[in-house]
Amino acid sequence: MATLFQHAVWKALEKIPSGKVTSYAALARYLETRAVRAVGSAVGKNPNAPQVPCHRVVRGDGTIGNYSGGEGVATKIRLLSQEGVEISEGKIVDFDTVFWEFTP
DNA sequence: TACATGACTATCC
DNA sequence: GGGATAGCCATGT
Repeated sequence: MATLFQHAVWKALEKIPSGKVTSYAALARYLETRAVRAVGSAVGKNPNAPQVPCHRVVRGDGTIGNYSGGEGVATKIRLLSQEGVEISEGKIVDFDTVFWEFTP
């Protein structure tokens, strides 16, 4: 059973536009919490994978982080690549440019 | 109820 | 600059 916290995370993910990425820290800040690890757990347990763009969430330093499903991180990289987010050596290229910051 | 774990981040060496 | 350590909150056992 998904908790309210998880629903809040998934709902926030849907706000991320195609071709952009965000970080767990930014997500946590938008949700007004410091539980970045809990956010990561919630995203990983997201039951609406195609509906929720969980692949658009990366680590704060621009690295991919982790992913569950398909071929794992490889799938995440491929999906981002298809949306116009270039990846190199497991890291986001021009991270500052493609980074999406949540806006109230 | 209490303990251990995790799709993380910040700090220290 | 890179690797290791500590801190963090929510979840699951």
